[in-house]
Amino acid sequence: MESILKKIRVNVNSNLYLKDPFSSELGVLIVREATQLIQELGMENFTFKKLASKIGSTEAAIYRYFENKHMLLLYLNAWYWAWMEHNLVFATANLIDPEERLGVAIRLMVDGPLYRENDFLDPKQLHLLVVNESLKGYLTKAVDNEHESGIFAQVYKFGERISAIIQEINPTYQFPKTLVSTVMESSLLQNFNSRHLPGMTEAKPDGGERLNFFKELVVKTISNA
Amino acid sequence: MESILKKIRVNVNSNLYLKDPFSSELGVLIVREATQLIQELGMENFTFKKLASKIGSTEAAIYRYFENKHMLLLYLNAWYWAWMEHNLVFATANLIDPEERLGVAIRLMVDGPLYRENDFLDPKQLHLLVVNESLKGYLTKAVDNEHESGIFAQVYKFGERISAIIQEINPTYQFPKTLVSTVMESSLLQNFNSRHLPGMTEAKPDGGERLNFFKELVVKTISNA
DNA sequence: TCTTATTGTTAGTATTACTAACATTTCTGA
DNA sequence: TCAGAAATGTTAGTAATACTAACAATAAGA
Repeated sequence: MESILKKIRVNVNSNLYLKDPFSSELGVLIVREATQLIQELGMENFTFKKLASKIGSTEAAIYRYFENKHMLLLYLNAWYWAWMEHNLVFATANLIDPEERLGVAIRLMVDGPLYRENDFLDPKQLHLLVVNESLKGYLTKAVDNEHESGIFAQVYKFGERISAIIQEINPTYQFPKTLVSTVMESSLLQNFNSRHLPGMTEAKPDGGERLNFFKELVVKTISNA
Repeated sequence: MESILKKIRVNVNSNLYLKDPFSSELGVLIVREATQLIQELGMENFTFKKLASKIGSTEAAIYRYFENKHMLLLYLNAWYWAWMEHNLVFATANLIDPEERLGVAIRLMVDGPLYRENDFLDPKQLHLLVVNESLKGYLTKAVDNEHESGIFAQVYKFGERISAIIQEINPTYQFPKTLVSTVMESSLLQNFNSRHLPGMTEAKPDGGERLNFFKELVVKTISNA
């Protein structure tokens, strides 16, 4: 099971790049090293020039693959959520009980990928990147255009699968999509908070509190109590 | 009641500015017009140069008040949350029932200030700015230093008041702080989503869905069902 | 081998994010 | 009223960022 996923080449919307990074060695190097460097420096301080010097290439070469660093971030983001979707599909494939499937989904959202090995990019690294940088990537004035060109499709798809599980459990619950996007987004923020703003949460960075918190929150919220 | 708040001069942590903007006319102009301009352009495209030309001054003059645009954003942010705290205190002053107080608090978080008039800055404008820009302002590598210098004190204080209400209602609930920060943050994100990523939520920008969603979520989550 | 794809290289521009130094105006208090 | 401080204006700069253009070199494939 793990080994099938390991070799999967994740599909990413082609609006996100100028040239497919997995079509050449340089391209692979760009996305791989970018993942690390963005994390290390934070988006604010990350530049194509620094990345170029890290991989022994030039700015101009990188611009052949991505329009700018913002698009590169969105690409890595989309890759992550596509990977998460594969995770969800695999991990719930043989589960009949929707409540069990929901449990898996929540764990995925809160703790990141269950399958942590992939030949092309490192899901663990990506998870950290998504926690620290992804929200910045879509809270921009450009979001409306990007939305139209389908760039957020990947995040949508993931969310919709989980909404469907919730509707299976309680078809009368009014806000499945809102609930799912809340958990998706705020599990990232709570992860960030536990590391950087500990006064705002009871959760510890690597403790189980977040998972318990969100499980309880979702289960109670969709119940007809 | 309203008129007392209207004249209040909100207190903001002095680490956020180099010179108090309310100590001079230029300073007031800076923060007032910045609120609008940041909104209009988004943080990405906002510069001190553009602000300077809007208020008929120069970059150098603005740099006397704020270290950089990031600090200016944090200043406006802090002002907003201080204002929210005043709102909370005033609006709950004569309510004995903690569940009623919690209801007020949730409405505040979801819909922004109840009192929308202030002589110094415009709370409505600030609310829009916070929805669109505030998360970007703290999801940065610099957050740890800023945290130490007490810059997030204002957000903490607001959150702690609400946590206290929750503990009053259910002293055994394990995650009051996590729940409150989740609602604070994701009500902003849901507001953003309803405007820009409508596929991720059932909420409409100016509808009552968000309020119903979060009320139900909080009440059920802290109940001992 | 001819062509195409890929990468390297160099050089440039406009904008951004600042800083320094000094001149001018305005206000204040002795 | 006059000296000095506070506030603002002005000019001029630098280093870094975010690109773009144009062309040369190399490798791979049909």
